Amino acid sequence: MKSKPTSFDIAYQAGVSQSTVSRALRNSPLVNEETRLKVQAIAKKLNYKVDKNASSLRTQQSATIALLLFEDPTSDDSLINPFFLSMLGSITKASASKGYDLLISFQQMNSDWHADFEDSNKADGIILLGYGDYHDYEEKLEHLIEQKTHFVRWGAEVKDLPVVSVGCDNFHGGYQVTEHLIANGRKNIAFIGCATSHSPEFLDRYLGHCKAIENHQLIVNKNLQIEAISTEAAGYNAAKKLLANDVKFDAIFAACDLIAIGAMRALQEANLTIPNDIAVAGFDDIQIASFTNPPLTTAKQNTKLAGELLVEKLLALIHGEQAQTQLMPTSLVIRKSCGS
Amino acid sequence: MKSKPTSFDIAYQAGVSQSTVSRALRNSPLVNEETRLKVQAIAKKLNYKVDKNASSLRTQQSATIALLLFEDPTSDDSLINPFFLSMLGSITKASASKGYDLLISFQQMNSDWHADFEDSNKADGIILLGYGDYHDYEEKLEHLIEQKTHFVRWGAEVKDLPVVSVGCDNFHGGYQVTEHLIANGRKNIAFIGCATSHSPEFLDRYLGHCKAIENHQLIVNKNLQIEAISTEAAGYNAAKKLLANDVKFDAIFAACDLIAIGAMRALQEANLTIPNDIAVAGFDDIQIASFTNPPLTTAKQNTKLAGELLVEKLLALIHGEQAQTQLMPTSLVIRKSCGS
DNA sequence: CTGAAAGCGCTTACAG
DNA sequence: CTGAAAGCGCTTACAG
Repeated sequence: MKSKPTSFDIAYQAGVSQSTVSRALRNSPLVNEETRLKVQAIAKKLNYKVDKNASSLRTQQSATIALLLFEDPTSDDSLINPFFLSMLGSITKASASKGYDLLISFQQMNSDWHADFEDSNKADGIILLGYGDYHDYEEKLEHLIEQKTHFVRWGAEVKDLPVVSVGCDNFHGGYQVTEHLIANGRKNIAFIGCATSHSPEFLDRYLGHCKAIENHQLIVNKNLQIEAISTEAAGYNAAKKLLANDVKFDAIFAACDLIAIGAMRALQEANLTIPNDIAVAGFDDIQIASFTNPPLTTAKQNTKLAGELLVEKLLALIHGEQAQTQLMPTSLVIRKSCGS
Repeated sequence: MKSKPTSFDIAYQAGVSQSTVSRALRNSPLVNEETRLKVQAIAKKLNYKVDKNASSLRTQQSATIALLLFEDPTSDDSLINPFFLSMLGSITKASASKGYDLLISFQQMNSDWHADFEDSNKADGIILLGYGDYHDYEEKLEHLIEQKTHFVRWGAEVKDLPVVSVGCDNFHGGYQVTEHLIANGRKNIAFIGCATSHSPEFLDRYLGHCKAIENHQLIVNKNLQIEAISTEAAGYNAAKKLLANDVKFDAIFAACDLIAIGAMRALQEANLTIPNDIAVAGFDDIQIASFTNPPLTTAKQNTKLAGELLVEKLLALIHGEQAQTQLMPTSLVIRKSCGS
């Protein structure tokens, strides 16, 4: 098995120096057109590829982005929230279109990651995606900032730290959903999902929800908010708890679609019909949302745009430019789970 | 912004040579215990990370695997079949557990990829995953073999080429599904999905299906096989065509879950009830399969095991060992779409 | 057990 | 427009 050709092999065949080969392959204007074509032809014939490690070592740039996806350690280890899978698809495409390779890694939020991707020059920057307790997460952010790592993240705006985020306008999204439920005649709307600083995105959705209630002269009932992490199982358990609590409610706003799906299961097991007895709305618009029974009304997050923005902003940072946190609007996708 | 520390910085602080630092960090038995601990402590203090490019260049190994996911160019560009997303998750975890980084790339099957991942030393080997016309794909396989690239692939066994595949026993899976439909009293079972060498996995499922029919003294009706690629839209269109054809059928075996979901939509639009009028079965057991209405009976492919096997076999190849093609059993997941 | 040295395959400043 | 040379940051054979 003969070894891979190097630029010296090409230089030899082309009768030029190795420096010229390197220039020719990089389309340097310094090189004669004719020489360039000859070199490139030979490179193609030999199936030559520039050695990534050598070129990255020399230039100190890897043309690679690392995507770190955190998972909640409490969730089932085999299931990734489809919402993040969709983000992953979009980020992959966006980075490829910019000529960057994508390294991916899944990590437990509680693991001792030091984001060695940039430290070890594997990647020029990092995209952070995931779920889990924000308080744990914040420490890691501080560490990254301290190391002057280039990174952007998906999520709510971070107020106190110099961090570039791309996220949805969760407050307004929450407002929209609850307003829709109210417009459909619901008056006692439960909220399932963590509503504390441990989960800033969910908290914003909850605050939007509360605002909509107040703006429509209804009253926020704290007993109608039940904690849940981003899983189907958590949604199921939370809805069970809600039913056991013996507080009246005619709708559930689930902080994400997976929670909504779990809640629907619990309601149906209790022989309640959706939306007649209880309306249910979600957040995200994952693929499954179209297939639930009834199909789920939800606030859609635009993952395609999100992926593009994340990559764009990270590249700006890598190139020493400025980048701003950006919130994207959500759009309400009305299906059958909230009535008409 | 001060630059990253190198092994020379550590050597200086530890009062030893750079060679010793390198050995100490790699836990070489050649280095004195005390020296090793001192060096490692300083490395930790300085937040030193071995430069990946330098070490890969030197050793000619990248400790990285590339995952190439092909998409059918005819399918909607924003949607990746959830089945492959699930495989991706499993492969990511398996490669991380072996200490390998994972580079991912999505490619159109018709694009002119030359799998430069290994040629450019970005990766030590490649995992191929995807869908699309097998005839296009085969050329690429030949190219990879010619280049002596280390790779494994997901899919049916390749007979004529020295290729290591991991796949499901599609023939038996198809047999199981159809036998289940027959056991539920169905006699005229349509098959939706490509049943030619363009799609070997689907073809095997079809052949298993035909075998089950014959073994139960029924007759295979060629008019009940309709072509479709792996998408919801293709399933929808194929079922429409089937309905328009005016051939009698009481069940549909869809070559994958996405096709099944599309077919169910077409049936329901035609006011047919599932499973009473028409039973429907799929293949894959994607997450959505539990949520369709009615929930879909399907042949489950074990993506977790598949990912582990793919990584394991690829690493064997990289280390110069032998690896064999392996077919995994499928398991029938009985829900409501085929009756009882 | 340790150090000096070579070299992995590039890119690019310098000299012509 | 081209070439000779340096050097990116490691790992490891060689010498001691």
